[in-house]
Amino acid sequence: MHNIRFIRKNSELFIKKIKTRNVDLDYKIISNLDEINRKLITDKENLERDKKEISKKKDKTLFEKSKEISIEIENLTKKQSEIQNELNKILSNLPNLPHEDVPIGKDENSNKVVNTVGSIRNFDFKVKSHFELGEKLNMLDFDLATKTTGSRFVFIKNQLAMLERAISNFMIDLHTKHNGYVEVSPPLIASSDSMYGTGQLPKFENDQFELKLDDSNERKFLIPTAEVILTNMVKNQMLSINDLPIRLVASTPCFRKEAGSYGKDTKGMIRQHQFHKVELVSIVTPEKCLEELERMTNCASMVLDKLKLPYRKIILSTGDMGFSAEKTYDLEVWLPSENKYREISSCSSCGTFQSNRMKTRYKGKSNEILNPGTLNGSGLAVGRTLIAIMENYQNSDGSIEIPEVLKPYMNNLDKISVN
RNA sequence: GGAGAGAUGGCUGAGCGGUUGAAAGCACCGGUCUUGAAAACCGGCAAAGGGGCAACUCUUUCCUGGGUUCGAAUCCCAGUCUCUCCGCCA
Repeated sequence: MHNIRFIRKNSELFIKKIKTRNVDLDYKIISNLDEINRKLITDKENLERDKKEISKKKDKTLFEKSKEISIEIENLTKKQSEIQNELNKILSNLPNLPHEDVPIGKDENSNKVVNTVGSIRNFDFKVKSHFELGEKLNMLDFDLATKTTGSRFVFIKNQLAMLERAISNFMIDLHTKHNGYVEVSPPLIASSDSMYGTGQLPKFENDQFELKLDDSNERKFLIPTAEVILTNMVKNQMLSINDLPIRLVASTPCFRKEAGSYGKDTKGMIRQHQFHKVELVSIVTPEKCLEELERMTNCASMVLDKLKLPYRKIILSTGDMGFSAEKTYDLEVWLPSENKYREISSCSSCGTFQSNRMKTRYKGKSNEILNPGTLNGSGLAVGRTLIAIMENYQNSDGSIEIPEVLKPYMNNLDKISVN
């Protein structure tokens, strides 16, 4: 959530920047609420001081007066917290401000390609989509998932299931052994304040799968990405500067409700309610954010390099970035059947936006209290990597070659073909 | 599911109705000493919010929410979480 004092002091900059995020902001409402709020706080505090003094004097003749003050304080407190809530509600629904070097634009059409890597293979036969390949192999079964669960789920079977596991293991090994991330196997369920901390709540409640655990009023959600649970590991915490940077990696299933509602990518496993993703999270000192974002994006693209999959790196425009991000790179992998690049990773710096919400702080060199920067990125989406491998490594007979680096993870299997 | 114990500053841990924002220790920061470091000694050190250009000042906060009281970390009620023992269980 944005700091109201920052907004007050930099109102022009704030208004200008928030506009680039497709937000229709009425600044007057905010400044009005802020002013009323502060007035109420001052009034309340004055009364509290009076009351305190009476209590210190222990003068019985003033006790009656003190009681009266208490009632007044109660009234003011109630009013003040109502105003505060109203203000917070507005503020907590405002997205992060974009970094200066983010292209300004309405939507994905303003995204900019940074670079393109790898060469697109020339097929001398008609390429099949991953779902055609998978169903022919009898290793992807969408109908079965519909029977047991519903639409937008899939069964992956046999060697393709092993390939999915191999992809995940390969990526985790790369990030832990080579890139300095610490592996975590986290809970897949997050509390509502964790969801608030990373920015899924309150605005994107409808995209989440909510669970009913018990009779308590506490709300729990299936994680839409491991970012939520990994980043919130430092929630409500005072870190030491010596703890930073923290780099974490986890391979988890992710659950998203929104996937079904768009009516796009209805075929195949591009957009599912449940998918595996290897997630990278970094907690760093705020001035290191952009540097860390480059590093993280390199860690993600390294996976594509090693898998020899053609891809491009793009920088998202202000209109296409996620709620909590200040700067985002997407990696898009080439999908032959669609004849275009599709998102396979998204790496974002969130600056201090999330640490503010999570109340994560650290003590700097001379004990000053600061918010750390948080970053998250997919390294990579496992399901989509599986798709990319199937399509880019397919043969004319419908078999699929195993990328060299994955063979050790596949019992040295060379090729997946019909049994 | 049954029976107990607990929740206090970055950490450990005292306090159990009135100068307690909170003893003590550790950690951290500054200094003295030292060729340098360690040790020792001296000093500093909670956060959030309001007002002020600032020095500074005020308010709140001892798990959360209610209650008692002129006054609550301290008493009462409800809730949450943690720990120990028993039962059950992957």
